[in-house]
Amino acid sequence: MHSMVSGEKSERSGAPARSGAARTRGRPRSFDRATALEAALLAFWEHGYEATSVSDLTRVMDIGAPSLYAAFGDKRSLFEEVVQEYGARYGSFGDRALAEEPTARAGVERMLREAAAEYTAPGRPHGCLVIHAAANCSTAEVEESLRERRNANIASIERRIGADVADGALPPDTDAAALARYTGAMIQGMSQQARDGATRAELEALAEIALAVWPRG
Amino acid sequence: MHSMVSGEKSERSGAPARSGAARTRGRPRSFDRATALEAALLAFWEHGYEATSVSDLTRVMDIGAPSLYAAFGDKRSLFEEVVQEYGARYGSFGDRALAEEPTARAGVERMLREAAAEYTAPGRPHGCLVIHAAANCSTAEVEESLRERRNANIASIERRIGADVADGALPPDTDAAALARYTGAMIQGMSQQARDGATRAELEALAEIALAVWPRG
DNA sequence: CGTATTCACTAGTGGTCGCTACAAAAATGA
DNA sequence: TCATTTTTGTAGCGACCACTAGTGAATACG
Repeated sequence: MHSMVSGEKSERSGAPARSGAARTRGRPRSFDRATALEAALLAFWEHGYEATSVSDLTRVMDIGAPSLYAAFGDKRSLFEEVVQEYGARYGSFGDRALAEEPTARAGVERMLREAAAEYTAPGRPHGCLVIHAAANCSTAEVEESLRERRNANIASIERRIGADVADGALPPDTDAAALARYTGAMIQGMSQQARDGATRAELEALAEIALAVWPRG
Repeated sequence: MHSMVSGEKSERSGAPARSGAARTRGRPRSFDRATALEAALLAFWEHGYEATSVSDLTRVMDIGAPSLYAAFGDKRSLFEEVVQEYGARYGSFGDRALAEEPTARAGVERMLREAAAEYTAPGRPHGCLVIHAAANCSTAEVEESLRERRNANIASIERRIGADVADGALPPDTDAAALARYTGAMIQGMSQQARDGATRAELEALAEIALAVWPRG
């Protein structure tokens, strides 16, 4: 769905991409695309979509503007690719927790505990890019795109809870939608807290309290 | 603390400001300052500090740029005054709940219920200005100013809880700081949810769940 | 070698940003 | 009436925004 975006050359079949070896015609790219993308990711993560200017991006990615546009398309395409990359590299702990733990309750517990660690991890921006990077964004499509991701996350929590209700692991009168929204709001609140200076230990204490609402322990 | 800001003439003692009557020398102002401030408040509330341009402001306030600068100082001063006004007109329900209810638990319960209503009230932006309007803000002072307000709110929740612990209304082993941070995160999550489309009923259901963590009912 | 192809760099484009100089307009005080 | 004071609208300031035309450099192909 996201491959073949403007500016990215098609990787021809055969001839696997050797890192240092040149494969295509023309002058080879002088920078590592993945490294530049990671730098853009950190910038967008820390400052958000609008507050990160193309000039900021070319500085942290250490490339010229024409190189940026040739390799990633315009600012919005670059941001979309950054969001994709963020989801794969940093934002997947929640889905993994829900998928790998035996119950919804255990999945949410792990999700909240890992959020406390992830959102305060040293050496990178605090909080969640998906929650913050398109806040107050005048480009409506960008704001809407992250909003959909957030709501999709809550929907997947709700499905996981619903599955436990269906097979009896949770009481039949459980309000899966409300419990999922509660959990999502908790995650979002934790991300905001992390941005506002809360430590990992403080977020863990908060998560501990949040888990007390679940039926059964 | 915020009076006598640049651009605002000092109200001389005596001669109370009659609304229509002119009192000072010079050409009288052709717009109502409070009305213009309210328009700016709504714009900042909806779009945030950076995404609301001075051009946007002059349009919704229905005044020219020089009038804006003469009456309110620069964009940052106007925003600070808007935040002050927001706190007085829309953001005071939490403090009131904590002050007027007999226990911390009752105060927080009322705070969360009222947040569900306030953050989804029809005819005005959803969510909380203090939580969202300076997200991803490249003017560090503005971002920091709202951050301090958020953390001050949590601190006042903590003090209210601590008071109940001190006089025995809550168990002595209650972690007031964690419970306050939990409550603050809940409020912030609810505000984000309101921005993402949650209804008042959905937020009330969420608040109901959040209240289940409190010792005693 | 020459040619085709792709990239990098310089130097901009038009547009919007926050903000203001300037002079006409509208009030008061003498 | 005339001078003073303050607000108003026009018009535009320099700075930054996202973005790109155009030229030369660096590679592969033939």
